[in-house]
Amino acid sequence: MVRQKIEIKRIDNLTARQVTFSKRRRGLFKKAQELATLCDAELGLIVFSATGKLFSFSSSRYLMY
Amino acid sequence: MVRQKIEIKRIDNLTARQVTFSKRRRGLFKKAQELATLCDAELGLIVFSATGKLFSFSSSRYLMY
DNA sequence: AACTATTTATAAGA
DNA sequence: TTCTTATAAATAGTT
Repeated sequence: MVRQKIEIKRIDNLTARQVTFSKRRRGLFKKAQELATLCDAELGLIVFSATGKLFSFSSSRYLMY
Repeated sequence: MVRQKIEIKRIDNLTARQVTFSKRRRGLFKKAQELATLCDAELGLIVFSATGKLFSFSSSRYLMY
């Protein structure tokens, strides 16, 4: 419930860190897609979790060959 | 004031689109940096404005040679 | 660029 | 992991 504002520093607790990663990653990708759509911008986003799992997004106005 | 929720589609008006781009781009980069810091994640973000101006961010835990 | 009413994101809890 | 919900944060429209 956002009981309090958090400090932006590495979350020590592993479980809490993973939960936050999952939530904020989704939020970030959503915002990225919205920016590309709303503002007609090109954009690429790559995220690696601390365990090395990859997540990526790219807007693409052009076809690549 | 977010008088109303907006639809996520290309903003037709050029000025409004540029203003929104500027505001949301800042928000996106802030969120990206927060995710990297909080969750110890590696992350790269590249944004090109509709006029081709580049904005980028990357977390870097490692030195690159 | 600053303001502010609302929406949106999200931390903590269930 | 998914849902809830109280509160913080982002932001759309205005000035």
